[in-house]
Amino acid sequence: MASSSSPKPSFAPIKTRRAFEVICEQIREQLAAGTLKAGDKLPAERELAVEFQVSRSALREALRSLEVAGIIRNVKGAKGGAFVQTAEPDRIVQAMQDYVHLGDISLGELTEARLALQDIIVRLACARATETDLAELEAIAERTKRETSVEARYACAVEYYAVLARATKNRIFGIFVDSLSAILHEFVRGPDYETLQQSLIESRFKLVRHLRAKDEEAAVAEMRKHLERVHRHVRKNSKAAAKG
Amino acid sequence: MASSSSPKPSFAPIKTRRAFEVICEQIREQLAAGTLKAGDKLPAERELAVEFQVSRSALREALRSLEVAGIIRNVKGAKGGAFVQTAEPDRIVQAMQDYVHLGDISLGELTEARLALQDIIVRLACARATETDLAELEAIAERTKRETSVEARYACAVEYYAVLARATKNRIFGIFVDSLSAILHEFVRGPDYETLQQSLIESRFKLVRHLRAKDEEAAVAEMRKHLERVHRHVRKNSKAAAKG
DNA sequence: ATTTCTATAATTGGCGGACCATTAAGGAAT
DNA sequence: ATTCCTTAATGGTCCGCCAATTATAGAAAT
Repeated sequence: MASSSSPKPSFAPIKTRRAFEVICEQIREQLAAGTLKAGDKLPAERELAVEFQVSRSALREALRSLEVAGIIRNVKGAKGGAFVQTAEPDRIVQAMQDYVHLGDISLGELTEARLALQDIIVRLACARATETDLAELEAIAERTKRETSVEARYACAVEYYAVLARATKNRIFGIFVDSLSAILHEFVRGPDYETLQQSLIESRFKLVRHLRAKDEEAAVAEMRKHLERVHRHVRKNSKAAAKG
Repeated sequence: MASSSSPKPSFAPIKTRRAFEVICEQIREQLAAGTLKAGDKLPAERELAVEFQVSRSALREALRSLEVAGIIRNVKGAKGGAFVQTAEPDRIVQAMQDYVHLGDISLGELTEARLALQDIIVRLACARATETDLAELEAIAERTKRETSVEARYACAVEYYAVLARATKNRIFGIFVDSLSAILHEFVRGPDYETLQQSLIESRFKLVRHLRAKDEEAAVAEMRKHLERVHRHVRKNSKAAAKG
């Protein structure tokens, strides 16, 4: 930003890249290029260390990084090794959770984003949900009724949202929803949550009926009403537990 | 699933958790609890190793994991150490990129999600963008005109989207947009991209005019038209380079 | 011949120590 | 006051070792 008139020194790129970074980079490249695919097994740590001409420690840090990033899985024992993982959105969720914990995101932003997101999802699901999807949603709602613990019912709710997102046939939305669910979970507390849960179940059935009837606007309205109740509760209870 | 009648064995929690995982967990806990805040400095590696009663290697793997997760930053030298980072969405973007590279997500899903997302963003920005935001958008569009290289103009486009997302006053959308931008960047290739870029600039000015006039529907329509042109190009060029 | 047990080898997980490179701070020389 | 050198702190890397775990092959029992 400063001194855009100066002739751009651009000395900078000294940047002593660390060994493990280079290794990660190379492996990621092979991944993007398709040389490495899910299920492939990387050579043993000691072999890789020789190949990359680094110590085993450095290589281990690289593997650890990739494991934490969800790219590989390190399995111990004979026939063990580093296996390229199939894609799982868990790490994205984790990253988002970390981001929120580092304190930049407010509850209001989370709920607003969720509301907007579910709008899209409901509309898409309305257009694309198969009968299988709808039946699954109903089954989950039914199961929620039978569950006894608060936690179990909450798990059902998360699953309901996940299945709904899957009904859009677009996995991106599933990732977003999972992330927001995981983060908002931390706020779901309070004594009156149990009674709220009960009254939310009916709303889930209503939503399925609207979806089956392909009544997009009614479905969206139902979802909004539903979420606004949940968020009102969340906001109230987080205010009580607020640190600020 | 099997034998739900049996009295819940619950032997399970053997699970030899690895040393570095336990360490990461504890530090993450302190982070969520607020005991650790951005800017704080963790003790030196050697001290921490003693405190956690693990070897320095194991501790280093934990720190490395946290660094890769974007939670801390390791700085070398005297007065160096592990510093808790301020929140940055880079890691989320990285995680999403990894997820896509692992092969689960199609281009169609990406573009559809982007389209839907920009719909929301434009609507929110229309309601909330300040004159400062709008001026910044115009400045970026102006700058795009003056840039000569394809890459530089693309960088301007990314920035334009980022500022637009910021105008919603909700950082969640910024993260989503950044992620999709980074991923879609890989597909932006082809000889006719340069001419496309030129014609896109006008669209950006139009969008700002609609936003300033608070004409939500016109703004959304402009953005859709804009993105659909881009995506048509991307799809055409990725088809040529498809591996399947 | 088949099953079961056992020993072995391969492999990652973890540990401890040593040395190097980089950085900041303070003191010495100018 | 400025510059240069020394020193200490710290992360980065490397090496060697042992422990834990698991597939596999071979031995033993049926």
